[in-house]
Amino acid sequence: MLDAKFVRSNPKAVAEGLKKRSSDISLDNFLNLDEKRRSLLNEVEQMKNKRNTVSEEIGKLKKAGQDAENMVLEMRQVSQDIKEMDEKIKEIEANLQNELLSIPNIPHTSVPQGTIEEDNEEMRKWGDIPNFNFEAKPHWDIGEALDIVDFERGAKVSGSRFTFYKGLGARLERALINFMLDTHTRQHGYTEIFPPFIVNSSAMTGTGQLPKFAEEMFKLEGRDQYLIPTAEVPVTNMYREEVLEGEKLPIYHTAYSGCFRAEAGAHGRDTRGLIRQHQFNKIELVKFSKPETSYEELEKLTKNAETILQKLGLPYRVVTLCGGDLGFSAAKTYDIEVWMPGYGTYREISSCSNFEDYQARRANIKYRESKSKAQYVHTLNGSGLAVGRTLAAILENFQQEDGTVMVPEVLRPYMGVDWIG
RNA sequence: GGAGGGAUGGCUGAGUCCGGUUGAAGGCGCUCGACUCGAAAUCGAGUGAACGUUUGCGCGUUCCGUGGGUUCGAAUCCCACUCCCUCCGCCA
Repeated sequence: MLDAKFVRSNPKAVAEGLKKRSSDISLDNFLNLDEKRRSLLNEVEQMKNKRNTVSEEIGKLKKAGQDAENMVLEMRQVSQDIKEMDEKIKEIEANLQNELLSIPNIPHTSVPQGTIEEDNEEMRKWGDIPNFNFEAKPHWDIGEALDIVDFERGAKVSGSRFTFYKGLGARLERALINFMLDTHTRQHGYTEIFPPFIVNSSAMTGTGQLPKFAEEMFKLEGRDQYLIPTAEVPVTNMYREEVLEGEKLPIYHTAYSGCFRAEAGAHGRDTRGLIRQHQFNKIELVKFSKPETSYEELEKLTKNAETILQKLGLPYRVVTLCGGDLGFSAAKTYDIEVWMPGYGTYREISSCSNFEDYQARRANIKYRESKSKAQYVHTLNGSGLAVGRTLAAILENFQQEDGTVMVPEVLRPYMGVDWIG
């Protein structure tokens, strides 16, 4: 969330940021409520001041054995008035908070102008797009033919967008998880975290999923708990309500987790294959950094994710999301898109974002430099990578005419085989 | 699931029975100063956050797990909830 004081004193800058996002949110309501809150606050604080001083006086009088009945009667009324006023303010503050939580982050100046995916700016490409002398098949056909994924039984047992992985398919999924975690921990300096897959609503609010995107998540019935849509939520919220020591920054965490998404509003999109599932595996990269280095950290984090694709030999490109395509909490995002021969296009496989202090303010994560006052950290995260989509990309990019699939060299120690099929 | 104990500032830990300068003793840590060639030890001073207000110094309000209640006044009394610990039962 944005700083209320900043919004109050820079409404123009905020409005411009919203415009860059093509957001239709208006600040008027916020500004009005804010004004109202401050004037009421002023009033009630004066009343409280009076109550405090007079109550102290009453205490003294009573101790001295004197009568204070008049004052008591007067304060009884004052207290009553304060109570009513407090209730009013509380209501306004709740609305104000809601308003503030619904305002998205302001895009960084380097974020390209634009409203749709096509306005994203391509930064770089890596790898050669495979040139098949046969017609490339989509991964679901390859996987089903090899009997390593089973969509039908997934649907029978759980519902649409659930899949069984089987045999070498299951092993490949597990190999990818281990390979990614090993690379990030051993070569990129991340500390491995194994987080809870269920979090409470405060955590969801901290990273920005709530209150706006409640319908995107699976909620546990009768409980204030949700299945996580990404490890970003538990790992970022690990340090919620904490003040970190400045010299511990930057903190690098990587985490495997299952991810659960309701995919409301995605009916008909990517109905086949592994691209859009209600449950999928992901390796997440999360960083906590000082404000002055967070954009360097974003570059490094994105490179760390790219390294996985390079080691696997999967062609990809990196794009900077335009204002209109930017996620709610992000100030800047690079998407990494892997080449999918079955689709004949690049598909998102990682999203690397700097949230600046937007999540930190919501989650109240600060750091303190030796002497100075505590201030908000910057949080960053990115997929490193989405495992199911990586598996799909491997099937499509390394498919052979005879229907077999070559196992990328770096995965062979994990797989124990060179070929699938 | 049953029985009991607990939650206070960066940490530790009093205060809670008997409500009144207690934002909260003492200790540790930290910062500044003195001493010292320097350091340790010692001594002195200081040391929370949020919000509001103010050009600034400052001032005010709120905060003792969370939310309500009683009262002129609550860390202290009452109610509900959450989390943690110990023992028993059950269980991967």
